[in-house]
Formats: sequence, structure tokens, C-alpha cells
Amino acid sequence: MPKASATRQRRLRPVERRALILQVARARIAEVGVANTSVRDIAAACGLSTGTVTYHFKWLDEILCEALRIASEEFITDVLAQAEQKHLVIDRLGFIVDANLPDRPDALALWRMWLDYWSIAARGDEEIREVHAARYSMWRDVCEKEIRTAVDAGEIAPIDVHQVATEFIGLFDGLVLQAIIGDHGMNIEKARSVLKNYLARTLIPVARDSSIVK
Amino acid sequence: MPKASATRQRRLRPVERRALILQVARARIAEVGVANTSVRDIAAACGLSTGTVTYHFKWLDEILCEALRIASEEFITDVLAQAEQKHLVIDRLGFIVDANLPDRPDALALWRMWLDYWSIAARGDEEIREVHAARYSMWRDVCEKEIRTAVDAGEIAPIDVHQVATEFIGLFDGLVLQAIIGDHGMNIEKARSVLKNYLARTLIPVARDSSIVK
Amino acid sequence: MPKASATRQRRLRPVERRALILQVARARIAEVGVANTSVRDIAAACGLSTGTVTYHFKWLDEILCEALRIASEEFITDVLAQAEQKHLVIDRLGFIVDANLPDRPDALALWRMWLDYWSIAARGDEEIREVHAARYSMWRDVCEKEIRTAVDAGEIAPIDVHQVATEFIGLFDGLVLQAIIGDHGMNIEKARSVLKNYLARTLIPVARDSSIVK
Amino acid sequence: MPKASATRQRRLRPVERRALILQVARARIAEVGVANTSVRDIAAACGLSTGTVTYHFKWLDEILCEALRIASEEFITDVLAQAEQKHLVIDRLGFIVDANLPDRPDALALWRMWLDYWSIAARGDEEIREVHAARYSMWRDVCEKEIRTAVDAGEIAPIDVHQVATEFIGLFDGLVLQAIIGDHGMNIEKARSVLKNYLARTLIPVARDSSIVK
DNA sequence: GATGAATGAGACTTCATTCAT
DNA sequence: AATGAATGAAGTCTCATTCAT
Repeated sequence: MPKASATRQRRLRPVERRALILQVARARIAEVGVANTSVRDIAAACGLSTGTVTYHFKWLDEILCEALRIASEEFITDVLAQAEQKHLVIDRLGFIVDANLPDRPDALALWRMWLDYWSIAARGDEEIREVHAARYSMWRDVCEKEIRTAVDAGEIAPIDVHQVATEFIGLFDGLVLQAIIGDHGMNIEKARSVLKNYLARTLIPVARDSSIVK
Repeated sequence: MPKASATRQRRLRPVERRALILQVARARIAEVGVANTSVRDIAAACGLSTGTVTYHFKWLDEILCEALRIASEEFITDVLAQAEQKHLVIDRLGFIVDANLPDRPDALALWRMWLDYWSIAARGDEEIREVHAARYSMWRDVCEKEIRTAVDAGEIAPIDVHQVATEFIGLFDGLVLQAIIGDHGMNIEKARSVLKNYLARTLIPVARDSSIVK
Repeated sequence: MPKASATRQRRLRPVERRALILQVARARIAEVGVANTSVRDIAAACGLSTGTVTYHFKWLDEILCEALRIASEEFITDVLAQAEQKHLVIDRLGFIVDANLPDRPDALALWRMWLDYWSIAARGDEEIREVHAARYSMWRDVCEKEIRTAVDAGEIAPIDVHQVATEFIGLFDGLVLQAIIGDHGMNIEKARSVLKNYLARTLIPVARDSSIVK
Repeated sequence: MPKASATRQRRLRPVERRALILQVARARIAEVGVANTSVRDIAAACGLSTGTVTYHFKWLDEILCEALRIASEEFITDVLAQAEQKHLVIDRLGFIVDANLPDRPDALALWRMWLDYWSIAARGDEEIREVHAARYSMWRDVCEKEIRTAVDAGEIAPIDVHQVATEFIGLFDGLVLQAIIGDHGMNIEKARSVLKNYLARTLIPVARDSSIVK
């Protein structure tokens, strides 16, 4: 005799329910951190019981891992979208810098989330490591492709594309993390400036009669 | 791996006992992570009762923070020592790269520790943030001084010293973290190569008949 | 004395489980005192795990406060029931005296419980203070009403009803507490005698040919 | 080789050291309550080590008991002093009322202390019970003597002196405790008014040519 | 599919007491 | 007489997980 419950959730197919839970979990993790995200928190934030959450996910770790996965996928999607927006190839990296620096609360929360998962991955969690690997693979590919395109187009002088892309991404992570953790010598604006200086110094525009660079 | 003893520990003065506890705590944190280091663990690893640990430290957080502090101080001491070992100024940064890359278990554990504390600092813990700030301040100063000395000595071509030092340290953190978290496109040797390539490309030796070294 | 069972307890709805826990907690508090009642004790006495107890009550304080509340409510219920039992109005207060004096173990335990919670309330705990306030409000109202009825019925000579009711309740508490704490000059029988003497001296029957009773 | 310590206390004879510790302990207990008074608190408040405190007192309970004893003795001393201050016998009880009602912070703290120890005594602690007994014995004797003197002097009409003294003291405790624990129907001023009304109604001045009563 | 009561291990912290110094 | 480091039991509370409903 199931009682009418005002709060009982509508039945969803597992795939949908999982997706909903993951969205909420991701938001919680970004907000309060992996270490402070509990099954109960997630369930409450979803308006579900803990039992429902653990029904759809075998372990809390599964939720945590999947939450990183969807965050990574959205990040990749965003980066790809961004990379398409500028027509001048040489402007794209600058645009990527602006778009990915955590100068807004949600972007900051995302970076804090990366930090949380970095420390887990560094301890050897294979699943988390794989998700990171996939994101970096994509991210590095995008950057390499952008630079290579610019070089191939004669927009910038020839360089070691892989080295520069690798430097760029390493620099990005390093500077942002320093900005986030309280290093007095770094902050978001400083990071932006350093990154743009680096790009300007490294990607040398090829002076031609018709090539106008910003 | 000290084991718990059934007998009462020898009395030590607080400064000594604290130091011993912190050494053990630091090792535990490096080994299993901040998130998995409890008062019980530390006490057991010290062969002490939990009461003794909390007698010397008001909160677990105090231990965690102090453990980071001593790790930071040792890091700084090591860096300074390293910076003194090479006579040729231009070799010093390369030496620093080699010395600080986590290609040994203890260095890896230290970097994992940085990762753990980064994520805590990113969530706003002021004490941890200050410890990080102090370390980065020192670390950046050392790098700047090294490069400036080289420039002033005419060893390398003039550059924006602050920008390059900042880039170097950012790049270092970014590459090492990527190497540690499982990024397939990065590992310690790759990081070393990228860093050395960056240095070689950025710090251009001034070719002269008689190069003047400090 | 319920004993802990090795098996999982039957599921109950929270309202029922809370009620059961509170009954047990109330008994423990009355028996061993608030200061000696722990979550563990309560859980063990219920045959539940501590987790179950804290599942139903957020804090131990919540249990302690609710236990006082139910004890207060039962006290009030009992007093009201007692007040109805005697037809002669002037006998009711005497009956109340007899019924509420702690001359039985359970009544003594109840008074000890009041004492425990008095000391907590005196230190400023607002929730406990409110529960006391509610009980005293009711208790004083009942006494006033009884006396007023008697006066209005002409059963006793006119008096300052509020003053006398206030005196009666103050005297009651004061004498019983003295009897309980070991004052050699007071004990339950002495308290009874003093209270009845006070009532007899204060509530003067109006001698008439035909005494009107309600 | 005893080290010079800036904080090491001057050696005192046990009787003196005990007295000092007890004074401090008494103040702490009155302020924060028996339940919140620890050996460490007392030691810290004395500027002593915990070892010194436990050297002079075998158990914490001994301190708690002795602290009550000295508080009781001071109370008695004060009451006796007060009883001497008024020349007109009939004014003395009124004066006692004013002097003992907790309308000042220190008097309130003292009453809270009584409450704390009442609940302990009610649980059967024999030592505490004896201290209470001694105080009440004295206190009741004083009141009886006062009233008897007044009756014998013809100042007030003959009454059952023991009964009235017992009522007075019971009423005093009951009303003050109600005032302290948050009973909305009672407070210090109300208690004063009720007590004075009671006294005025009970101790009837004997109208004589020369006897002037307030 | 969903629930949520129940569990029990484990977290931090407090504290009276002991005892070598 | 005084110290204070060391102890270990006991306290409250959290929480991932289980499982009967």
C-alpha cells in the first residue's frame, strides 16, 4: 500500500535519473569540494533519498568519478566551441586564455574542482587519472592544432608546435593554480598578463604586406 | 615504521615532542594524503596515545598546517642549497629542474603533498594559503635572482627577468602536476625535456670570446 | 532493562522510533541524571546503535530537551487528572500535595530530573527554560483556578488568590528540593506536614449551616 | 637542576595553597557551572599546573565539594552578619530577603551554584548532602531565632515559629529557583514582593502604644 | 524504481588522573 | 611542593553503505 507522498519523486529511467543526480553532484562538488560532498548532501540537493542515490550508483566514488567526467566533457565542449569563434587564427589562443581564466565564480569553482581531483589522481586513483588524461589529451590537441594552423597559414613564424602547446598548457595550469591557492605573487589578472606576454613573445607574427595582426 | 609501544613514552619537552610528531605526520601525509591522515594514525605511527598528540596540538588542523610549514621550509632550504652548488650561473636553473622534478619516491610524495594542500588552500583556508604564499615568494625570488645575476653578468641576453621567472615557476608546477595526475601526454622525463627546452630557448647565452662568470 | 540485540531492529517510522528513544532516554535521565546520560547509554538501553539514535535526533541536546518536554507534559496531564478526582474543592490541593510529593521511587526520580534541568536552565539554556516556563505556567494556573473556585463558591474565606497560589507552588518546590538534597531538617513527610499546615492556615473554611460544594 | 621558570609559583604550605585553589575553583564553578569546571580550568585560572592542583586534592570531586563548603560557610557568615544589622527585630527578615535575593551578578552566580550542587546532592552524593545539610541547619536556625525573638519580645503576635521559619526558607528557595530558571511567572522582583507579602501577612505586629512598626 | 531507517566504524576532541622529573 | 607530559577511556557526531519495505 504505497502512501501518497508529497515528495516522492517521479519515476525516471536509470539513465535519466543518473544524469540528474550527476548534474547536482557536480554542482555540489564544485561548490563545497570533493571532501565535503556526501551521499546525503547529494540526495538532499536532488530532493531524493539516500537510498535512491545509492540505488543508481554503487559507490560514492562512482558518483565522484562520473561527476568529474561530465565536467571534463563540458569543458572540452566549451573549449572547442571557443576555438571556433575567432576567424583570425592568431586571436584564438588569446580568446581561450580569456575564456578559461577563472575570473567568474563558476569558472573558479570549476578550477577548484580540478584541484580536488588532481590530488585524488596523484594518489593513484586509476579512474580519475583516465578522466584527466582524456581531458588533457583533448585540450593539448586543440592547442596544438590552433598553433599549427597558424604556422601553416603563415600567420606566425615557424616554431616547435608541440613544445609551445605543451608549454602553454603547463603554464596555464601552473599560473592559475598559483592564483587560486593564495600565492601573493599571482592572481588572475597577473596570470592573464603573463600568458598573453608569453604568447606574444612566442608566436611571432609574420610581417607581410597584407597580414594585419591585432 | 615505528610501532606502538605498550610502555609509556619517555618524557620529552614539548618542542621536541612536537617536532617528532610533525616529522611523523609529515611522512604520513606525504604517504597516504591529507584526507587519510587522522590523529589516530599519527599517534599510532608515533607510538603515542592520541591524548599525547592532542596534548601537544590543539587541533588536527594545527598538525596538518605545521606539517606543511616544515615541508615548505625544508623545500626552501633545499632549493637555496642547490642554488649554491653550481658555479656557472646558467647551469643553476637546469640543476634546479633536475633536483626538484619528482623522479624519486620521496620527491613524488612531496609533490603529492603540495597537491593535497593546494586543494585545501583553493577552498579558502587562510593558514594554508599563507604557507603556500611564503613558499612561492621565496621560490620566485630565488629564480628571479638567479636569472638576474646571469643577465647582469652578461652571461645571457637581456630579458624580462620577472616575466621569465614567473613563467618558469608556473611552467614547473603545471608540467609536474600533469605528470603526476596521469596525463598520458606528460611524465617526469617529458617535463624535464620541456623545461630544459624552454630554458634553452629563453635564456640565450651571449656568445663572447671570454664569457664572464661569477 | 532492555538489552542490546545482535540483530537489526525492526524498522519503525520516525515518530514511533523517536517516541521509544525518548521514553528510554527519559528513564535513563531520571535514573542516572542528565550529566550521566550519553548517546551510547541511550542507544544501548534501546538496543539500538548509536547511529540510529543520532539518525533520529540531530544532537544529544535535542534528546535531553525533548525528554524534559515529555516529562513535563505527563506531569501536567497527571496534575490535571488529579485535580478532577476530588469533588470537594478544598480537598483538591491536599490531594495534589499527596500526589506530587516524591514518596515513591518514580516520583523521586522525576523530581531529581527537575533538579538536573533546573541547573541547566539556570545557566541560560533557552529551550530548557521555555519547557520549564510552560510547565510552571500550567501548574500555577491549575492551582489558582482551584483556589479561586473555592473562594468563589464560598467554600473558603476570601484571599489574594494569586499570592497564595504563588506561595503554594514556591513552597512546594522549596520544601521538596530541601527534602531531596539531604537537608536534615526536611524530608518528604515533613514537607507534607508543612504544606498541609500552610494550606489549613491559609485557606480558612467558611463555617456555614450548609456548605455549598461545586 | 631546577630551571628558572618565570611562571613557577612560589612554594606555599599545603593549607595555604589549598585555600587559594579553592577560592579560584569556587569562582569558576559559580561562573561556568560545576559541569564545565575542569582541573585544567582551575589550574589555569590559578596560574598553576594541573599537577599542582591534583597534588593538593586527590580528586576533582574533592575540590568541588570543598568549594561548596567554603561557599556555604561564607553564606552563613554573611547571613549572620546581616541578621545583626537591624535593631528592630521585625525588620531583620525583610532585610535578609533583600540581601539574599540574587539581584546582583555575584548573588545570581551563587544561586546557580546552589542549583548545580542540589542536583548532585539529589543523586545521593553524601559529602555534598552533608554540606547542604549544614547550611540549611544554620539558615533555618537563624530564621527561627529571629522570629522567636520577635514573638518573645511581643513585637509580633504568637505563631508557630518553626512552621513559619520552615515555610519562609522553603518559599525563599522555591521562588528564587523559579525566578532563575526562566519561569515567566516569576522573577526576582516578584519573588521579593511575594516574600514580603507573606511576611507581612504572617508576622502580625502587635499593636501597642509604643511599638512602632514599619 | 524508490525509499529511508538502521548500522557501526571511525572521525575529532576532552579530560581526570598518573608519575617521572 | 610543584611540574607538566603522557595516558586512555569516553564523549559526540558523521557518514557510506545495507536492506526491508
